[in-house]
Amino acid sequence: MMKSSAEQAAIEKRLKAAGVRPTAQRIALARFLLNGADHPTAEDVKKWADENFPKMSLATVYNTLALLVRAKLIKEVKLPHTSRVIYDDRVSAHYHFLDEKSGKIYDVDPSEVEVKPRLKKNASVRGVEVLLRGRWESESRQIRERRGKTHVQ
Amino acid sequence: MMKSSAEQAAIEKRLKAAGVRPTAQRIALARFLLNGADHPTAEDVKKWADENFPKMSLATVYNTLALLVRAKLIKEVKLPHTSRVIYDDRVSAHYHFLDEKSGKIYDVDPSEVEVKPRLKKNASVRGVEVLLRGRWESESRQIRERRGKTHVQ
DNA sequence: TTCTAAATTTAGAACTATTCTATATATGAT
DNA sequence: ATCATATATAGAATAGTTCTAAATTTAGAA
Ligand SMILES: [Mn+2]
Ligand SMILES: [Mn+2]
Ligand SMILES: [Zn+2]
Ligand SMILES: [Zn+2]
Repeated sequence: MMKSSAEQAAIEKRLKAAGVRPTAQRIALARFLLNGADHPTAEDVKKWADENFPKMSLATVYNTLALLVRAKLIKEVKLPHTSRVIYDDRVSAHYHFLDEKSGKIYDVDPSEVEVKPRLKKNASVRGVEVLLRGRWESESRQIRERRGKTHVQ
Repeated sequence: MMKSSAEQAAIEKRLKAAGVRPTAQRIALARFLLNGADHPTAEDVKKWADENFPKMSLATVYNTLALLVRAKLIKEVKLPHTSRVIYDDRVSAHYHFLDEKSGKIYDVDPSEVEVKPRLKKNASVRGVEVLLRGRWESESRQIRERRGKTHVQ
């Protein structure tokens, strides 16, 4: 586990390198977003701030998210199952998996899904977005059995 | 071209078959949505109604869209480039192509894009959504030339 | 034909997520 | 310390959609 102050220094360096002035609020949010948060919404980020950096305004949360997106330290992701934007510290192109039971989003490396457009139309494809839906964790044998038949003592 | 009254009768039949009572408003909207509209937003539908069925309320537009979705005569589609829902008269699974120049959405048959998930994780994939982005119409030679070099008389 | 109960339509209020505006505060170079 | 600029803040405004309560329309029943 990285020491908190060392982690803070590393975040400050990343912010500066990206041309973002490292204010107290930005450092706090960047620490959350870049180490630990997992596809949070703006509301998730505000909730974290309320618990860990009291008095931060919602405007600062949105301002900082937009700033970090512009600086390419995080990415905005819009998925069809919710109207909330989620923020992603993985900034390279990748796909997502939505676990329909838990609502959780998992990252999927592009190498894990072969996508080959063979369009009839002679169009130029400049990008592909893929969302997989299903169950991320396979159900355990126990749970499957419990669902499949009435339990007899 | 189908005669208007025959078309109306066909729409009424489809509504009844789907368990939807064919009121005047619903027939009008279904005609637009099922014959002619191309991935309209609720706003597009309201605009059409204002021109073709005056006095229809926005609530009726939304109520009817929700009803037709429940009846599986249309599908809701949420794409990442806009916060507006679009409505699709193609109800079977398919993909979409966003022309980034025009903003227009085109349907892509699943057979036109090979998608093979090979996840490391042992997850069960129950559905796949694909959005392709790019230029649907290839640029013409003329336009490419005009962009590529200064035009000399 | 009324009558009636249920379904539908309507106008506008409410709501959610986000962006904007105006003011206050903090920063850091001189 | 002063000043100019950047940042943070509270709350208003906005966009898209859903909800609420009242009015209208409808399909049968009488
Ligand atoms: Mn991370
Ligand atoms: Mn059509
Ligand atoms: Zn991701
Ligand atoms: Zn479509």
